[in-house]
Amino acid sequence: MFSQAEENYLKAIYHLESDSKEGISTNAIAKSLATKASSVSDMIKKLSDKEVVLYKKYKGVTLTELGEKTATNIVRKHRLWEVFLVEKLNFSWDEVHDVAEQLEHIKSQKLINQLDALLGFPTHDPHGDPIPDKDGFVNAIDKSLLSTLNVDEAGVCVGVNDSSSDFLQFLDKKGITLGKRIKVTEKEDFDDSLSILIDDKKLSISNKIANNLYIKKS
Amino acid sequence: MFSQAEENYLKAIYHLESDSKEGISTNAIAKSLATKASSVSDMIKKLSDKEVVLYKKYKGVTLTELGEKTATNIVRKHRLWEVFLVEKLNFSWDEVHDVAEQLEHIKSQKLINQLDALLGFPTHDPHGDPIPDKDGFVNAIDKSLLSTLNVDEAGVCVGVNDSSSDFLQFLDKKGITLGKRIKVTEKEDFDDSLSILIDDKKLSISNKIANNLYIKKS
DNA sequence: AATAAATTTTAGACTTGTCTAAAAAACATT
DNA sequence: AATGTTTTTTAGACAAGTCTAAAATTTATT
Ligand SMILES: [Mn+2]
Ligand SMILES: [Mn+2]
Ligand SMILES: [Mn+2]
Ligand SMILES: [Mn+2]
Repeated sequence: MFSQAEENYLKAIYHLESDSKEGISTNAIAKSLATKASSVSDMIKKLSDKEVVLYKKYKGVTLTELGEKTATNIVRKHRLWEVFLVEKLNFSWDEVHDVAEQLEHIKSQKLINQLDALLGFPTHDPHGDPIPDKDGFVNAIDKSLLSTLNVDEAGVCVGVNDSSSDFLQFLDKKGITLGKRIKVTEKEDFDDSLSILIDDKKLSISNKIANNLYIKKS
Repeated sequence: MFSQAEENYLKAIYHLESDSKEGISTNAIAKSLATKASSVSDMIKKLSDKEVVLYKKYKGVTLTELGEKTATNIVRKHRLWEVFLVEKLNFSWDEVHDVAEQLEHIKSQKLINQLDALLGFPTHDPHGDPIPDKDGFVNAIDKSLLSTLNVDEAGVCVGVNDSSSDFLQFLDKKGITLGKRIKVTEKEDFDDSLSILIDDKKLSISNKIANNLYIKKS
């Protein structure tokens, strides 16, 4: 059994591993958990003793198989709860994160499996992220950042790279939601901003936005 | 904001106050939380500093208005989650307690109000205990322990005094569930055991059982 | 290769919540 | 009222998790 703090570290390492390939640095973990590098060093030793991470001093950490399984399960819980909040309790996609951050630590296998069933075994959370199944299998779909599309390419909006309230509310305001079809009509070399077509309306999109929106090309 | 430990103490004191009238003793709290009297003494000081309990050394403790409001809200959350687990996730009444014990500490006002709505604003939890409303109002119904009924008196089973798995499973086995009509047909002076009629079947009930079943006379 | 800069680890301290053992106070009994 | 018993509080210790400051190590730059 892992403490809430330990679970949060495992989850952070899991997410960092998914976009880096190398051993995860103490500093990267500290940044992602808004804590200090010294605290991370301490915790890493405990996690290493518990055999959920591999650790060599100064060399960063990687999850063991057990660590990855544990982290995947926390992510599964987080995302299922997010679906629950949106589908059953009328939360909007920008309100769910902090609550799911708490709910993901509730310990009950039956609870999470029944919740999964209640929700109809969803495959993706409200932000388009895949929900690992009971056995930890993740069905990642093939998606591209909007910023990588060329002029005249198009696709469906399937996810966000940044789940902050600010960004999500901005998308709401612009009418950009998951499932919407987006076509790139112009690309500005100067600042990498885009002109896109959505709902037959023309929108101007900064590079920062385009770097945080996932599109499934079609 | 209160820590999980603080919330558990407040809830324990709240429940102890509901059947005692006097200041709650350190020992009583220790027993109900399965901890040591010295730990309770320590925590009581912290709660007193936070003005949720009134405390005079050696004289026991009582909740302040703020303490009672806080405790009531935790109880509300606990019981709403229990209803959720039974109604939406197919838990049985003897499985919900430990999970609700965790869920009651999740912090989100919106979550609990929306959950209340999803469940149709239930007034009682799966064990027959009343659910405080948003403003902390508790609608206690008038109920009596089965052991206090006289021969030939009857009523409907509306609650349990002991929510342990063992007791609830025993009731299931005997076919005793909330809503069932029970009539006392005999009372044994020797051991205070009862003969009751339920679903037109005759059952023998020990005093210990009769002391943990609530009946609404009718 | 030597030095400077950045990263990581260690040392020591603090908070929360718990425990055991001992002291103090309250309660019971003669 | 004095004595013994029970309850409650205090004192001191410990584990988890965090922090700051300093030391060790690695990485970058001349
Ligand atoms: Mn978390
Ligand atoms: Mn999400
Ligand atoms: Mn609890
Ligand atoms: Mn209950």
